[in-house]
Amino acid sequence: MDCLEERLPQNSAPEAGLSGSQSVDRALGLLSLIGREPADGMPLGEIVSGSGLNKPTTRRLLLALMRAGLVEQEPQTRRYCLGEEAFVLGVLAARRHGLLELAMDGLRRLSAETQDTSFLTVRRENYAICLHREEGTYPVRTHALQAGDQHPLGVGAGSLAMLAALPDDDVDRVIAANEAALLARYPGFAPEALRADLAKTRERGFSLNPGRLVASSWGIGRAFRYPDGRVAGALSIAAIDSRMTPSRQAELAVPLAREAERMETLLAEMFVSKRAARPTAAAAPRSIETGRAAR
Amino acid sequence: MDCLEERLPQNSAPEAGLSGSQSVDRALGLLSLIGREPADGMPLGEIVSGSGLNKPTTRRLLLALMRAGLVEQEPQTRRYCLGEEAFVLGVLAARRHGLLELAMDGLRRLSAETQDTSFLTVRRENYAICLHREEGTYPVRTHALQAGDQHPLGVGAGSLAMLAALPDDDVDRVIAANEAALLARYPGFAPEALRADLAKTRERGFSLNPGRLVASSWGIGRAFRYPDGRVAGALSIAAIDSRMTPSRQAELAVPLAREAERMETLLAEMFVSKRAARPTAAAAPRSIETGRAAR
DNA sequence: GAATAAGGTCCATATCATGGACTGTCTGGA
DNA sequence: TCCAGACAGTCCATGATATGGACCTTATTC
Repeated sequence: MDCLEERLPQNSAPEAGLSGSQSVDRALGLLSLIGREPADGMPLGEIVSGSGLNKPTTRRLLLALMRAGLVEQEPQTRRYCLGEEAFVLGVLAARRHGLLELAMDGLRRLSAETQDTSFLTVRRENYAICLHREEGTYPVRTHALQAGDQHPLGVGAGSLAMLAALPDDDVDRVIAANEAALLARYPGFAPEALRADLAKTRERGFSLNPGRLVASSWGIGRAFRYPDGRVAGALSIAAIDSRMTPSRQAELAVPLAREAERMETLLAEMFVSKRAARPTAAAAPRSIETGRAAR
Repeated sequence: MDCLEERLPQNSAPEAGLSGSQSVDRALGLLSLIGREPADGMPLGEIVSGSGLNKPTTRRLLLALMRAGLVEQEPQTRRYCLGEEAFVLGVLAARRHGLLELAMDGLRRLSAETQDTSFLTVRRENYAICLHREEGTYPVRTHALQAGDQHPLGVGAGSLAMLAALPDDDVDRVIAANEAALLARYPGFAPEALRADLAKTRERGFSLNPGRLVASSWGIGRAFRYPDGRVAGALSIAAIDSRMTPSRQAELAVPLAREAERMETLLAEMFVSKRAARPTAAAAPRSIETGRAAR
């Protein structure tokens, strides 16, 4: 159930199947699949059914991933999980994609000012991934969202903020893609409910999750964009319901908007410096047009 | 020059070649190769020569990696670099392999106490990778080492500390594997020089790099281990030569040793909690014996 | 503006990945 | 103690899939 193709880039090429490296695509699909269970790893059976591949193939690909250190198998449980090499690669990639680093200051300020826990979330296809959770000091804290957790776009405050920031046809596509998962695993997040929340989010300027995922665990969120307009991620704040009265929501929305705008400024600066850093900037403004499908 | 097989796990299977997923191995090799240039990325030609593959194959595998988001191609320069997905995977993997997170407090303390810049380095086969650089406050700082930088084991303070912490036969193997690279690209780090430094490191209890990589940029380092004895990484401190007199070296060695020991304590705690967290601990003490070669 | 070099692609070939069928191992019920 | 079921892991004949020599295209150099 819940086949790979359901969430991954539509088996990479919607039609025109010929990718030229089936096994690599499959292996990388497994990597992403295993990433969905960052805490405990996955048993082989689940990977097999989750990927739609058969056992020998899955196992063979897993062995290749393990040889590279990207995946490890816990000897006790025989579960497969992300390996140390994945972690190291991430640190290397952070040199260019340092969203987390850019956001850390802002999250710290948010949590310090509000005493509540704040989050950085990014979009990954039709899902949202929580990249960081910055603890607040208030003694009653919700633990509904941990770093590494993933939910369909629209489920949760930051996630909903990102969905609302997308153009309408993207919204439709995302909701359609997630429909099965929403109905099956997210009671209270039926497509129509999501659309209602989304409308309110756009109207209000920030998203609100009134304890839909975990009772009493409320949150508000706000998305931010890359200079080119693409949604880059979202910041959000979570607290128990008693600390999320309408008036406090409005209060919290102010620093949240401030930090989201700051993120956009920082991203804009980063883009500028990237362009500037490369002195070969003169020619070649025409699009590169590699084989990658619509993105 | 400097073929993939030179640094990667000996093409995975030293002899007995049949891996069962050649193309996946190759693709993941490329990923690791691209990771060596985390700042600017690599042009296709360099990837081709660096991997030992031919152009069409390389390109096809790169396309697969790009489809998965692990690699991106900068449109301006056409260079290939690690993609956003690699960054996200790293964050996910950090849930289990949170060495950086464990070390951050210690690094901050070191830099605060000493005013100098401190580093976390880990081993990756025959190389050392700098995972984090924590700036000190002293106005004259060396920038010889950045997060993401990689050098052969033994080159640099943290790197040398890790090499010295390995058993002798591993040391021999590592030095032999790096010999060509050392002679070609690291003047002052000839194998014999490395062995002399190593002996002094073991004697002294910490490593010293007396400006061998960049003149006037000195550093001291100390390795720390996992509970099972494997080397986990190294902490190090760098400063200009005038702040690295023998007496100050001895001074700095104290907090450095303290933090390295604290890392070992933290790692031990992590291991315990991991074991405890999994209630299926009863049976199966026998080694799992997958196909992976000697590690 | 011709020459060089680097990036990118095509397509017939045989190598390499595939998956049905099998074995080994653990769990729990009688 | 033994057997049934579930799950992990492996084998190997087959043909679908990755391979790489040859070729094309785009930037840069003189």
